Amino acid sequence: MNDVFEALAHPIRRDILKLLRKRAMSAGELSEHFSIAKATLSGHFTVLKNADLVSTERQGTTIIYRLNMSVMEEALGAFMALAGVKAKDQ
Amino acid sequence: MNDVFEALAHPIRRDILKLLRKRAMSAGELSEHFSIAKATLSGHFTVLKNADLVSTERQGTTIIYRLNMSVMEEALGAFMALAGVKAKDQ
DNA sequence: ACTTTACTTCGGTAATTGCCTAAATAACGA
DNA sequence: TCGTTATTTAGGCAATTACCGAAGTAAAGT
Repeated sequence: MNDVFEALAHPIRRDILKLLRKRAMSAGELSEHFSIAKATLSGHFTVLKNADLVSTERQGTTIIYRLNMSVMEEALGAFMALAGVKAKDQ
Repeated sequence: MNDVFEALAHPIRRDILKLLRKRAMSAGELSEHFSIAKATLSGHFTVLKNADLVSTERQGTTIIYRLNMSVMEEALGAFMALAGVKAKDQ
């Protein structure tokens, strides 16, 4: 869970998650939304992947990133516990 | 809001918040729960204060730290927005 | 005025982060 | 097999973070 909170600490990584919330996207497609080097962005992908917030699937030469909603919800639950708010379900 | 997410990125700072959720505490009282130097802990307090997650009140020589629930709830709302979950209220 | 208590700020160090460019890898099409 | 496209890994640098002990500050008691 610590990895998740660390992953959320960078605005670019939060923006990536926000984009993936709508639909899965390739690394290149995601990169169009940011003005940093692709290598740097790739590093952010790695952080998100290590936190298990996203998963990948290769399609030919492109790699599709997909939001891992279950982990996102787990993290939300952890945050709600931290805030002392009772979870709606489970 | 970025300051909030950054503040939440460190496990000790999350533990501090968890302790303050029960009741307000002095810096010294909080320090009993951690095995790091008070100077280091004081640095963590500063991070939490800058994120407006806690507020302080001096009582003689001691300084009382208090959880700022409204900011905590705002952060929770931001997180829910990120996860694409609809907020219960507001 | 001096000491004690509680806490923070300062100064330093080691480790990590975020960024870049360049090089490597992987899959595909000619 | 060679070149192209998509993406990651490697190498390097500057800035930041997390930590410590020591010094500084602030309030209170003596």
